[in-house]
Amino acid sequence: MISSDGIRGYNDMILLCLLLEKPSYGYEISREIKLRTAERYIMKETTLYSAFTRLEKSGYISSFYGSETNGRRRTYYQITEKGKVFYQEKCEEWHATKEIVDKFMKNGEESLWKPS
Amino acid sequence: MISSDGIRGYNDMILLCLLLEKPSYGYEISREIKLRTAERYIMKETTLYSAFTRLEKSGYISSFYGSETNGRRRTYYQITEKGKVFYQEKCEEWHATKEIVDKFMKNGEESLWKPS
DNA sequence: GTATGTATTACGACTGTCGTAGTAATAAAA
DNA sequence: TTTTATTACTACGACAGTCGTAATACATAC
Repeated sequence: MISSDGIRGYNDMILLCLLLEKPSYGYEISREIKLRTAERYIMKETTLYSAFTRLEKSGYISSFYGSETNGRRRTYYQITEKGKVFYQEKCEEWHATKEIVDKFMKNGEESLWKPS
Repeated sequence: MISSDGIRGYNDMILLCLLLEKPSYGYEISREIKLRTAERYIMKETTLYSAFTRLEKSGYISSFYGSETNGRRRTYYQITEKGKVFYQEKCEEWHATKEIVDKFMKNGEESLWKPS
């Protein structure tokens, strides 16, 4: 289980990535992250929902209510065009971050596949 | 230039990595990071010095005063045994973080060198 | 004596995460 | 039919790390 301190700053990217596949809602996204990371990363609910609010305020996602109901009413979110651009930027930033942090890792595997 | 929001959580690792090579002080570390990342990452002075304070409080580094004086007096820091262990842990965490975040990157290069 | 480079400290603001708790709706079990 | 479990979300306050801005302090060169 990874502390979110390390992932902090990429939670947005994770959410947008999943919304890129299909519109979804908090609870499902939460389960999906758990699943895809084999429980190695669990995004806290408060973190997740506050990220949704923030992303919507910024215009990266938009919301609508779902009609299915196996419990409480769902708020679905879908990624906007602006959100797609933001996601791409975040991906590039992530790529750059990896290169930088790898420079400060001894016994680093970056030395094995150093591209240049 | 990378925003520290992405690196946040690994600033400690960066500092410890450099201190692993030799004892050093804020100003030098700052220049060294700039240099090694070709100015792509610049750790803000306030961030850096407050990280030093925090790391010392946690027992990961210890400080002493330098005698050389080409300006204001320097506070040198050196990594402790506890700090070395912490650095290793951070490296492992970084490794895990990369694997996780990569799963949420489309057009991801992780698909090129996926180890397993 | 003032500007420049070296080196550190102070302080308050902001943002994202987290713990804890509560609300709300449905279905299944007792 | 009350309880319990699962689904789904919200509220609130605390905390940590980063950042902007500014000040301080010492030394050297102009």
